[in-house]
Amino acid sequence: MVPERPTLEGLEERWSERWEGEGTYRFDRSAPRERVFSIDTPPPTVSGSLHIGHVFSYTHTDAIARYRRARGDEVFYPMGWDDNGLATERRVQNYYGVRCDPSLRQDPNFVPPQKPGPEQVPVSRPAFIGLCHELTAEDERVFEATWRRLGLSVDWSLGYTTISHEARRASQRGFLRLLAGGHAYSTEAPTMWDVDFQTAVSQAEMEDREIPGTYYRLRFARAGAQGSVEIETTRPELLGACVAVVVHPDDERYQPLLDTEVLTPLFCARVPVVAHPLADPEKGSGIAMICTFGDITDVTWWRELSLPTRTIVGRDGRLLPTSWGEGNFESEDPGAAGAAYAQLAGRTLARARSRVVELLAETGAIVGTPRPITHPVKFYERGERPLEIVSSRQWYVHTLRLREHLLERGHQLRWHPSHMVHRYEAWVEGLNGDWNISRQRFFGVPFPLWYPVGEDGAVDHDRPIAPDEDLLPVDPSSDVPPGYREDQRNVPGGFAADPDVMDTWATSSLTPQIAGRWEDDPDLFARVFPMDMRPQSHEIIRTWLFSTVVRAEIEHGMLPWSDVAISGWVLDPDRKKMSKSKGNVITPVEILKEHGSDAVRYWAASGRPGVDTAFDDAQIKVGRRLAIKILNASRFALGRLSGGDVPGVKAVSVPIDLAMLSSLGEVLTDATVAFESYDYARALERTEAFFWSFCDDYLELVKARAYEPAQRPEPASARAALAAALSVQLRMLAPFLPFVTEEVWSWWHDGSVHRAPWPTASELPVTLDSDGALAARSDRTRQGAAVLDMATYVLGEVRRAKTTAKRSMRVPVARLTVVDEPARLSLLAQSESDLRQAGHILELVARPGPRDVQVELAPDDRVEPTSDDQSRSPEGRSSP
RNA sequence: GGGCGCUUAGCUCAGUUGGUUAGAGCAGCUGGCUUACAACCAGCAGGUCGGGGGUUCGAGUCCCUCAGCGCCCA
Repeated sequence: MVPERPTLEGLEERWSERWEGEGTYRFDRSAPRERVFSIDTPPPTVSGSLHIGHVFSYTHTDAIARYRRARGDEVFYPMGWDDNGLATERRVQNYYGVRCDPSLRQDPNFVPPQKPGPEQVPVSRPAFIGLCHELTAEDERVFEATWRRLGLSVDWSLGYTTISHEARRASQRGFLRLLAGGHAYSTEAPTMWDVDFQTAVSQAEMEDREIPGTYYRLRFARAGAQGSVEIETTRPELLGACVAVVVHPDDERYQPLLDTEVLTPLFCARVPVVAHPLADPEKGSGIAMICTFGDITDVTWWRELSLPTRTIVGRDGRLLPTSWGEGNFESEDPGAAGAAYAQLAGRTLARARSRVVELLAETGAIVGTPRPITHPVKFYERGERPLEIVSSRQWYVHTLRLREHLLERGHQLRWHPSHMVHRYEAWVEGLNGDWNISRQRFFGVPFPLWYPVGEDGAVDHDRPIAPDEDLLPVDPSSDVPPGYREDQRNVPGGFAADPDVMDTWATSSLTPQIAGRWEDDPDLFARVFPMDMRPQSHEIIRTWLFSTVVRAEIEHGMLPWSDVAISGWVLDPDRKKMSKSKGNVITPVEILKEHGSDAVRYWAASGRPGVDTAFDDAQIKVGRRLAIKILNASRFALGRLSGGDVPGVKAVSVPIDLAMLSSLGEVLTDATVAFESYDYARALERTEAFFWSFCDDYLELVKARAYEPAQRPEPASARAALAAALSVQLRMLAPFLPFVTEEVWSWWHDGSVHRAPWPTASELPVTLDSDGALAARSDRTRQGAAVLDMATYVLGEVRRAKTTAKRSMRVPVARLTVVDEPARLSLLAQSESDLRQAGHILELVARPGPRDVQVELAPDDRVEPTSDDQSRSPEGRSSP
């Protein structure tokens, strides 16, 4: 049934409900492996907000998913929610006004505050985690509703979360396997530490930021010799942690100083002058302090030059108490050192710095005026203060020794677009440490480990106690290790729980395993893993993509997927990256409601794979016009098919009809090839361009003939061609505009267009070559294509003449003279009657000669439209 | 500092192994209510393809170089 006045309004609600009810996108897990196409969907962080970039990239994936489904694949397309980690903790803290205090016992009667109070209420770890679960469940409902409105063809019954029972079990199992296989180790080591978040941070989570700093020039006295040396530093507060000074081995200026010692100001510590190529002669005075630890170069020097440590920075970002003259804190003058340090201990780094500078100034150890500079400093990507380096016990995964394997795997992956492989290569080649997976957080997957506590009360980290895999997931802070009782927790001779949770990437790196229900459902897992497609954006190649490859390599010895499809970012209309702080973030739900989901998807699908794309209101409006055009053109085409009696493609006999279908066949081949290489944007572009010319030229040319009674072969041919072309085009557009194509499909078909097979050339009257690809057109259709081209050309000349004369398109052409080559004139003859009616041509003269078209319009005897004419116009067509 | 990508009409972008006069949409301008669609249609105008050099019968396309922009990594 074709509605009288088709509209886009309400299609999202109606069809998303119907698809869910009918299980249109339900994964059939009985499908054999070779028919399954599985997608490792990126789980959005629910505690963040959905932004337009999500709509953009998830639309790309959905278009591919719909194409694969149409090709006959059983598509495994789950949605996950990434809800563990810091983002959720912060949201819970702000939303309820609470703070996790793991030392508190669980209160069974705990009720969260209705509103956040002025002070954060301390709550027990179980209560805090409970609130995290509550809030994320709420967020997930909002996200899911948005995805459904956008029209993602996700099977919602396959959903997972990264903090669920199953995900925790998979993550812990994965970790225990790493441990058993010798791929994970724990050690006390210098660790990048965020003072505000009180957690370790991995290399992948760090970023450089250019910030202002100050160079202070300090005078170090030479030990046992005359003279002094001037050293520039941006971190005078670490003077007490200085263990050496370093110069470049080739630096002539400092050759005499090598293998001598200098004395630190204030603390009078004897430190050696050492040489290392990483010392930059151009930087400062060319001689630098090595401290425990000011930056990662300090760590390198410490390690490679076998230096001692002087730890003065605590995890809280304050200076620790020390005893000068004892242990590593040797001093030529312990009394003075102790007195100076007493003024610093307990201060924050910033306050310690200003005090040190004052003390140095008093003793005359500062040379000249401090010099402001800007320099790159390591930050946690979510943090606001520079990272410190502290020594602490952390779990690591061996990645450095896998480097060659990982590079090889990267090259085996099919990247779309292909140049994205360089991001991966650069990252793997630049790795400078193993992967730190410990985080000092609460809402995450705990390490499933306990440690024996010796009779002396010391925790024995070398003999971790692991549970049986069958018992997973465990929470070591409330569960008891095998062979122990709860009352032995944290007492000599008893046990202690590992206090940390895993890095969020340690869990996210297992999304193929979690989504595929690894080990919990081996039959399912065998059908979906390794997966076919990993869609994601480029900035998390070094984190998510990399870590997933690492885990699959270690656990399964293979790639987790065959193809990776990288989406670009959405930039604001000024081509700036969108961010909350800039206030240029666009809320997707409003945009979807304002323009309609198909329109927004059209804009998203126009963004080339991997290319950053500006948000473009105008392009969304074009998408909306396309959707409306589909409604109207379909109404016209289907309105000519009486009573659902659709003639088959065999009824197509008129050359111009064959021509149109032949061109469509070429576009179909193009779009199919593009989709096979994940280039949804190209597929859309080709399909859309054809559709507009189909409407503007072909429909106009055959309109009159299509209205004629059905018995004669000519109108039957037009109607058959319209039906075939519409059917093919709707299916080609369905991956991009799922709502409007489904709506139109429903007017004349029973099932869903999204379960209809992808069109093939065999549906069209074109020949196939031995490879099954579209061959050169057969004689009949080759001639036909030229027929349409010729007719379009002449019709264009007629239109031009009418427009130039500022006359209506309906004005008759008294005489049309076409001068052309004989071969083209014979093509013209084959479309003459269609052309005459489309152009209102009274007399057509064709004669051979140099190419020319003369259009003689009928005299201008226009009459004003009668009231009768106006009454025939549909509503809403008069100007406002 | 290293790597990757980009630079084509006022704007957003196509342009496949080198091959007619470099295309489209949007915006602009001029017209047109035309029995699918005025949320529409037709037409017009708009480009020394970032600069320079080279290869070639022929370069937007390949090579070199310079400049600008963006991203990633140090």
